[in-house]
Amino acid sequence: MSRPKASAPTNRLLDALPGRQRRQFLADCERVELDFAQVLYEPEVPIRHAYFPLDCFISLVTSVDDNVQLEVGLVGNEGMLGVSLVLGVDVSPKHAVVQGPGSALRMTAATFRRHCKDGAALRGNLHRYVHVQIAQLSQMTACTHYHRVEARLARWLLMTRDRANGDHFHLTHEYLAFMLGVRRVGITQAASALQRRGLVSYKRGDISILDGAGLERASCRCYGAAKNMYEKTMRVRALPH
Amino acid sequence: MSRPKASAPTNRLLDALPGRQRRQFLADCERVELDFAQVLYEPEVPIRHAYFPLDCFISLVTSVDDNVQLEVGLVGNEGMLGVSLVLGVDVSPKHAVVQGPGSALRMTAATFRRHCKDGAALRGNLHRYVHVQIAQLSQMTACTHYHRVEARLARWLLMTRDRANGDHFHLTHEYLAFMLGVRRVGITQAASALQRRGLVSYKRGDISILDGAGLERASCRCYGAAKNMYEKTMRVRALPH
DNA sequence: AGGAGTCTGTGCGGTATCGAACGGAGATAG
DNA sequence: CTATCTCCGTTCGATACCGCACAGACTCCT
Repeated sequence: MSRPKASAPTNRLLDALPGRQRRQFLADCERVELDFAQVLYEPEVPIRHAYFPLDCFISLVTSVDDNVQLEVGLVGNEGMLGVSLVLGVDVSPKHAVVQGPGSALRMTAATFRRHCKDGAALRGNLHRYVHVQIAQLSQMTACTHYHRVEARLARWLLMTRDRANGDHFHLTHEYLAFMLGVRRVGITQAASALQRRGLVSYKRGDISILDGAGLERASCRCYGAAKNMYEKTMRVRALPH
Repeated sequence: MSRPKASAPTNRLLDALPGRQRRQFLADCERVELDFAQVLYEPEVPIRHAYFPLDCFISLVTSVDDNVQLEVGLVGNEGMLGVSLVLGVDVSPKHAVVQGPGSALRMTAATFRRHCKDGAALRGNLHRYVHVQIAQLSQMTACTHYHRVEARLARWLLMTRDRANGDHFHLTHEYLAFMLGVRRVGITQAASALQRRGLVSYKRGDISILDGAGLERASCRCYGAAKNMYEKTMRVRALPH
C-alpha cells in the first residue's frame, strides 16, 4: 500500500476554516489510525464519532435485501464521514468501511454537534459538502445504471487515486466486484482490457495506474463531473450564509 | 387525473411546525398551481423559489452525458423541493419536473433562507428531511442497479400513489420509461405482467391501482424501506438540536 | 365518417451481465 | 520442498435488457 507522506497530510474541509476556529476544532479532535476493512458505521447504529480522513479513505456502502450491497460513495481527505450529524441525526443510513488504511482525525458526536452549532464558517462548509454528496449520489445512481463496467472501473480507480494520493494501491478483483456490484469475473475482464490498453497494471491485488489521462478517457464523464462539482461548490466560501 | 381533495391539503413538513412559526412561515408563502411537465429547476440555474407540494408531486431527474436521464427522487406533500437552499447553495444539481399537477406553496429563495436561519424548529425538520433524501438516494442507487424493471415499476406506482393521494393517475408508458431509464417496451411488458396479475389496470395512460397489497408484494422491498425510513426519521421531533 | 396523431402490443437479433464451475499461477507456511 | 491458500483467467449456457421496426387500437379533430 503506497502512502507517500508528502508533507503533513491535512483535511480540506478543515483547511478551509479561519485560523482560530480551525485550531479550536483541531484541539477537540483525536488522531486515529484506521485499518483496511475496519467498519466505522453500521446502519441503524448510533454514530459515535465524526471522521476527517487525512491520508485514508472510506467507502460508503448501502445494503438492500440481505447480502446485496453496493458502494455509493467514497470519502477521503476532501470530505468527512458522518454528515448525518451535521443534519441532527445520529444514526448512519449506510455502512462505512475503511478502503485505504491511514490516519484520520475524529471527534465525538456530541462535541462535533456543538462545533457545528457554534461555528458558522464550519457549518457553511459542511453544508456545502452535504450538498456535494447529494449531487454525487444522484449522479452515481445514473452512472451505475447506464455505464458499462469497464468505464465504471476506470472511474473508480481514478477516484481512489485522488483520495489515496498515489498511483498505487492494493485491492483484489473480488473486492472491486463487491464495490461495483458486479461479479468478480466482470472485474477481471474489465481490468484485463484496461491493462491491455496500457492504462493500468496489476498483479495479485497490487494495482498501479500507468496512464491517468488515458484512464480518464476510458472512464465515464462522471469522474470529471463529480470532481468539478466538488471544486465549484466548495470554492464559494466566506459567504456568511 | 384524480385529485380527491380530501380536506384542505397540507404539507407535512410544515404541519410539524409549532403553531406560531407555522403561521409566520405560511404568511410568507404564495400558493401556486403547477401544470403537468412544468419544469421548476434546471441544473446550474439559480433557484428562485422553494416549493412545498400540497397535492401535486414533482420528479427529481439527473442527466448524465447528454439526453440520458433518470429519475432519482419524487417529492410530494411529505417533502419539499429546494433542499439545496437549506444547505446554503442556490443552484439545483438536478432537474425538477412536475409529474402530478396540483397546487403547492412556494417562497422566494431569500425569504426561505431567512426563515431557515431564524427558525430552529423549521431548520431541524428540514435537516432531517435532507437526511432522508440522502438515505433514499443511496437506496435508489442500489435499487436501480439490482432490481428488475417489473419490481421497480411496482415500486414507482406505489410511491406515486402515496403522493397523489389516490389510486388513479395519468401517465403513459413512454413517460414511465423515461423515469425508470428503460425502453418504452420494457414498461409495456412489465405493466402487462402486473395487469395480468390483477394488480393494476391501465388504458391509454390512465393507470389504476387495483390491489395495493399485491403490488407491494410485486415491488422490491425498497418501497417499504423508504417509507419506514421517512417515518422513523421525521417522527423524532422537538429535539432542540 | 374519415384521417391524423397517440398509445400500446409484438417480434427479431444483438449484447452486457449473470451464475456456476474449473484450472493455473503465485504466495505462504510448515 | 511441498501443501495450502489466495488471486486471477477462461469457458458455458442463461437472462434481462437493448435498438429497431411495425401493426393494431383508441382518440380527437375536421
